[in-house]
Amino acid sequence: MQQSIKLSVDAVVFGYESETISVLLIKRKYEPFKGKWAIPGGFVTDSESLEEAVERELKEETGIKINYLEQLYTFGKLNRDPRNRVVSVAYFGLIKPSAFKLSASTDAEEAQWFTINNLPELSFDHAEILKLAITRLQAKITYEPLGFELLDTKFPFSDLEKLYTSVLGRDIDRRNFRKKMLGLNILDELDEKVSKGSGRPANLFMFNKNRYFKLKKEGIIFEI
Amino acid sequence: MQQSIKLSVDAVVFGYESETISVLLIKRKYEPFKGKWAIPGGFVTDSESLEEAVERELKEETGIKINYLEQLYTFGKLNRDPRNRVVSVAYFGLIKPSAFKLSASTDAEEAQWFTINNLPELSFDHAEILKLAITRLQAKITYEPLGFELLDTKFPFSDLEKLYTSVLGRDIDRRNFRKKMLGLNILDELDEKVSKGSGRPANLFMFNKNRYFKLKKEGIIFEI
DNA sequence: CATACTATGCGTATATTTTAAGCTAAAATA
DNA sequence: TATTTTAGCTTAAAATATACGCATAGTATG
Repeated sequence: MQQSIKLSVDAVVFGYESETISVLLIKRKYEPFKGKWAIPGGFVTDSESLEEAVERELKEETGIKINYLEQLYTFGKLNRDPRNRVVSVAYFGLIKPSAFKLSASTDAEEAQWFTINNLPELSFDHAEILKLAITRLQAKITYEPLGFELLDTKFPFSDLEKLYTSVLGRDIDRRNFRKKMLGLNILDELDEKVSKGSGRPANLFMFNKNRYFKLKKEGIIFEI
Repeated sequence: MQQSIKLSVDAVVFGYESETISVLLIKRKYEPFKGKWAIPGGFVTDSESLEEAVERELKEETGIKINYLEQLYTFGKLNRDPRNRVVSVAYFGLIKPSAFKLSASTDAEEAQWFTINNLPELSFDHAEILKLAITRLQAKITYEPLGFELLDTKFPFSDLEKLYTSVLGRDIDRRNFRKKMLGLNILDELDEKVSKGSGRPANLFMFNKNRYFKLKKEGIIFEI
């Protein structure tokens, strides 16, 4: 059999900062779509798994090392890529932007965070991929406490609340949300407080990693 | 770039008959795993989309034409296939076995339904793929009324109930289940009855296609 | 320094949904 | 006449979701 399909991976990486969700994009250094923005990614080599490929590409093009990564969808339409037939396995990742400094290299001229309400025009079918990823993010956050991957280690409860209102795009009742979240028993309250601006200083929380992952493994379990 | 990865598609097709869920498998005609059972599938040609490839392979190897098909997961480990590096996009399908006659050809020596509690040894990593598909089926049926794809056009309510107990592997309260299902307003009660064995003859139902797909589109749904 | 303001933290009441199960009766077969 | 399956009504307890009141502990302001 003669098959000349090329296989690539792409990664939609979301981060949360300044009360909005952002996506990590790169500016393409080469044709096609040279100078245009795109989701980080690239071809899979013969000797690496798909996951290894995504991680490598992310590292190369943006300098980032991710720890939450899951498969999103495989895109295989005929003319996705103007050069050849390219099938791409898209991944979905989450990180804390504050923990990394972006540094573009290899195929990327530049790497940058874009808030999801202010996106540039994208290369290939990357707009479609991103759209699917956003849908997944919104669906996921209603039944899994993704905060662990997106917030700082220590955070006031209001940060978690803001993350949810931001991702879901609607208000949630602060008191009931708090009740429900604390009821999951995956947050540890610390003996530290932060005060930003006026108002009563907030207690800091941390996710309890063990209980968090145990809950996830059991296949969660809450509805916001 | 030199890349020699081959791309294939595989389809896990479930059917429901005689009160159990079955999977459609083929007996491989050629090496590797000649004579062993496998999930239907094969290589994607340069000029077809992934969906077209799955449909073609299913048609060739089993004679079946499917109308419910969705992407399951892409498997990309290094040594899935003893010959070369092969990455496979797995699909998940549902059909009514009664509506088709199996007829193997091309790469398949034989096509056959296996109940999921009585599976043969499988080729490649197909056991893993199947396991994931079963998990998906069980998860899906609790929030989507898959009955439409699996049952005959007209069916007694007890068939729907048995489908659920069979897939979920546990009893469900008949009265509450009926209440919930009928409450979804996607079933049309017919003026026909069937009597099988003893007991009061059951009224027949049909899924109301319009309301069924409308409900699905709205992304509803329900919890069993 | 008193007072206003603001975000936080806790509690309570009510509404809705889910789960469980009792009961009756109809329509068939054994 | 007994048994079985379907059909449907009904109630009660338990769990969840929703709405909202109010005290608290800080900062900001006159």
